[in-house]
Amino acid sequence: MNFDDKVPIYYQIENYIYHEIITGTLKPGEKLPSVRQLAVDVTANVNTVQRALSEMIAAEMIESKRGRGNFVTMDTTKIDQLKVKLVTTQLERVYEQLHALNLSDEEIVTSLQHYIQQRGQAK
Amino acid sequence: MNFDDKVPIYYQIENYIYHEIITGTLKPGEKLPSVRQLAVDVTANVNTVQRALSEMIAAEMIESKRGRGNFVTMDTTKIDQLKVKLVTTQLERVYEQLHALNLSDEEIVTSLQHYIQQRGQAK
Amino acid sequence: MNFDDKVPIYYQIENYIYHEIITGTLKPGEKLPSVRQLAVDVTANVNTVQRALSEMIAAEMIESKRGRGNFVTMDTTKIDQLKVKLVTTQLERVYEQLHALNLSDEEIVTSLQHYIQQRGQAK
Amino acid sequence: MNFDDKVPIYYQIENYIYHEIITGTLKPGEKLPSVRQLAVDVTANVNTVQRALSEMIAAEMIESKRGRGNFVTMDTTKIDQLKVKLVTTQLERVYEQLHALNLSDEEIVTSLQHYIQQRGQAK
DNA sequence: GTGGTCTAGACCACA
DNA sequence: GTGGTCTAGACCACA
Repeated sequence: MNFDDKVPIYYQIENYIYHEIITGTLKPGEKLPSVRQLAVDVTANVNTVQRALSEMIAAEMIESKRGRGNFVTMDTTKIDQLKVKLVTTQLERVYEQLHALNLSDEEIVTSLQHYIQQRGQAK
Repeated sequence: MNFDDKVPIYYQIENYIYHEIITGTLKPGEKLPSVRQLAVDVTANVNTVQRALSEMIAAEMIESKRGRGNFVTMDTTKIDQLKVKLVTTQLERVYEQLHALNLSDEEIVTSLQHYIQQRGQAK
Repeated sequence: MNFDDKVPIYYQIENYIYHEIITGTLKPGEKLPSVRQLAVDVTANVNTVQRALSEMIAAEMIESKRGRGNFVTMDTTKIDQLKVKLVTTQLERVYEQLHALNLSDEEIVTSLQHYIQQRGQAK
Repeated sequence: MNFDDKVPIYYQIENYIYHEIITGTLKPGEKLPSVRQLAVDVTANVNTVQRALSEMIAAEMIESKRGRGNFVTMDTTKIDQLKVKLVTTQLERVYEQLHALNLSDEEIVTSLQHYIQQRGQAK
């Protein structure tokens, strides 16, 4: 994992795991790698990983079972809601930023289309 | 100004001023408000504002004239490049994030369109 | 059994068994279920149950007979003392906590009465 | 502060500060002692204090202002709700425990009254 | 000075 | 082995 350095690492780890849950790399009910393994995977400290997990446990996206490990929630509704929330957050962000740069609604959409097109050709 | 608290404040101030330059609220060659005034405007500490300015000066978007204040660059090409850069950064960001959430190129565009539509109705 | 997760599980198991002894579910001199059975009953690990038993044996509330199992003490005085101790501990706890929240002696009693009343109606 | 050793220290610190808020030792809007000072006061590590505060911030009972300190919420409704919640939790706890020891509703109340009476005489 | 984040390392509870 | 808590110490962002 590459760290951004502008936002806290625990926050990035959180997002990283949320992505894995949403994309199904981590399935509902599946056991997460151990805290120590995750720390190695993302090259961060165990405590930092622990902090990320704590927040996800508080949000009930992950369930912790003493001595056995951490597990992805079985509640697929929760997972769906999470996806919607993450997507909306992203869209809101671009929209507001580009709008603040004086792009009209249409320009925002077309600039995105151009970006994607350009990106496709770059391959 | 509302701070996000996950990213450094000086970074947010920087973005804020860049927006003003790009949208023309601050014109090429125009004098910026004093550091003290800016600090009041964005409700941050003078030191924090100073740090944001330093970075913009290093990027040559702002020119500091001793004893007279800070001025927006006269070089409009620089400003245009900045706009392109900011827009592209934003687009890249959403694209990658949504792509990582398994949305296809088409879904990314349509979800943005839906978002804008929905937002329009909310007014 | 539902675990609280803020206090050690062995400690909760201990309390649970003490309750059974005091309420007479487990009679003086009666044989306890096997450690393995208890572990299943309270959905905990055998080691954890064993630890709870060890403390109760040390407190002489339970007697361990090699190869035959664990037995509730025959000493009914001990059991009575235990009950008094548990009750007093509980009362002490609420009293001190509510007192620390600035409730007067009267308020503590009336708030308890209200609580019980309310609970009765909830049925 | 005396630690109980059965529940996490950060949890006890949390309760301790909540008590101070409810009893008015810490007034709405008032600045808390610095994290470092609190650590000395309760003889715990800065990180442990920080963890307690994090939970209270998440619960919006405390507001953190960068570089300036932590402040008790101005929202007195929140404080009132907290008090009710803490009191109810305590009452629920004794009630259930004593009930589990086969005390009737009446016995629970009278045993509390006796306890208080006895305590008064002990002075 | 004040809070926020991170690390390394230790020790405990539980399976 | 696995998670949870705690400490000491360091460094950064902000006022």
